[in-house]
Amino acid sequence: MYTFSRTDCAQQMPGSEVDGCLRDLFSNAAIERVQPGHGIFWEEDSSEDIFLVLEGLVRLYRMLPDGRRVIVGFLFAGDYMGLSWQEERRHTAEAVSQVKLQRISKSQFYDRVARTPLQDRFAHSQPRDEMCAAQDQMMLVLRRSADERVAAFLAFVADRTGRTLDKGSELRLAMPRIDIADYLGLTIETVSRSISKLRDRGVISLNGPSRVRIEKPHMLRQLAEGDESVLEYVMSKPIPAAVAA
Amino acid sequence: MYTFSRTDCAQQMPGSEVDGCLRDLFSNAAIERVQPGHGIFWEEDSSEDIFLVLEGLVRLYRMLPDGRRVIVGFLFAGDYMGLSWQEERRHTAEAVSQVKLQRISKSQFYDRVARTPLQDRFAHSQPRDEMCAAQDQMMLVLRRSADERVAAFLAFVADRTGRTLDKGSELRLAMPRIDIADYLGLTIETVSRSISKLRDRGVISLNGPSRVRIEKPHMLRQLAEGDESVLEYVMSKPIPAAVAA
DNA sequence: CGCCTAATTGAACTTGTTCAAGAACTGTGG
DNA sequence: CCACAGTTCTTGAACAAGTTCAATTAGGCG
Repeated sequence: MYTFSRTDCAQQMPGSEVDGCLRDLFSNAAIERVQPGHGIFWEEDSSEDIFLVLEGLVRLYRMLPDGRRVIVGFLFAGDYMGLSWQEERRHTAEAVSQVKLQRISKSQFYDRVARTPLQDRFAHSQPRDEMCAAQDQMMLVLRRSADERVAAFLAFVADRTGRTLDKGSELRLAMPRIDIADYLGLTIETVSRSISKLRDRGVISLNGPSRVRIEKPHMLRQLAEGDESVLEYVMSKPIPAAVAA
Repeated sequence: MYTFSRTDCAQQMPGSEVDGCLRDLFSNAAIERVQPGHGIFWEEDSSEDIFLVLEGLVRLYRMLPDGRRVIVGFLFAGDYMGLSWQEERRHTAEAVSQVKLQRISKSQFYDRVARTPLQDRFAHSQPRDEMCAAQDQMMLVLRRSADERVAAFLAFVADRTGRTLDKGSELRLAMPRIDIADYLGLTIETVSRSISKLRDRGVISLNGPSRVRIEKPHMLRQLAEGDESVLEYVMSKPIPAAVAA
């Protein structure tokens, strides 16, 4: 399956050696709270802080000159941001839900990281992971139908929030449809239609717009991977009579 | 203007300090020749070499499970590849035109780079540049019309081959239409139509399919940047009578 | 000059967008 | 606890952009 971008952020396996060391760097940083919709930093911001998201969801986006917005990534609890920036920010970060985070300055960060046993591993593996993730998103968005993208997005959210793709798994889509749309390069209407279709075909069930329950994990996975045969069989044409009856 | 990806490759300003030092690393490497259409390395290849393209054009691509191809980048003369890979190759590299290149092993590379004054700068700035470029391509492909993408592609080729976007500049599109299509997420027919439209509107002129002459650099630039007003004015509707007559 | 491939063009079709209602959810106050 | 208001989400219908399929034309190269 193609994973989505962790652009300019990084999720370390919780409890891993790397994660532990990184967390230590933030140990004495104050915990900040950011309300939904409020900004954390902005494009062209010159600040150089590095953040650790403790709770909530953050969206990273850029604006095109004509006002269109492109969401380049989401940050979930446990994600870092700011590790691979240049002098200027490349995007704006905003809280989607209520967010708790910690921040340290870049210089502080490098001072401290130099004293950990992870220096090399960290400095080199991090940007690579991001690179790969960004390419994966590109692949995904470039050549996939709306239905495939939405399916892959659900699988992505499951992965990032620690859910397995099993029957009965419950996901929470903490972001509104417009954010999903701007992330997938679609409109809210199309995202909505694709989700409805997945529901109508019995692949998922919904409990309100943001609570998703996986009903046919295998099919969701195949859709997410771009298996065209399944796509056509499951997604196209009106609902089969047998199912509708 | 949004620049295109230099995914997993890097162009250093010719003659710059960095470029000079990097070139030195290859000074005693043999020069290899690769014929058009032949592979240089493949996805999942375990080799760890780093390449410098001396002449010609290389395409980097990945295949989706269903057989669709996505070109993630082109390498022009002076570009490096292999600097930010993991153990496994992420894509396949093929010569588009006749290519001359040099290679050194990764271990050799790191040994040598450690003795240059650029170590830090190189290790850190390189992956960042790639990251930004990949994001830029994402932005570009995600939310732009076929005409905008093709215009941006022409600007990109001009930039990478050292041409300025001035009236009368001549570009050579060394890659076939199918490569442009797979890079932009379009079909060859759509690429062809967009190019024809640019010609019909007098923005460019063609001397055979691969020789492009810039006639209205300002308009091309505006299209490439996604200026919608120009797009509509220049690109939509049949050719204005005044021009057609 | 003539062949073979790549590029262009045309027409029907598909997919996603746009515009316009309508329904459902969330949060607040009675 | 329920009703109301504002928002978000869903759904429908017309439309537009790009794809697909099918010829046709143009280039490159022997």
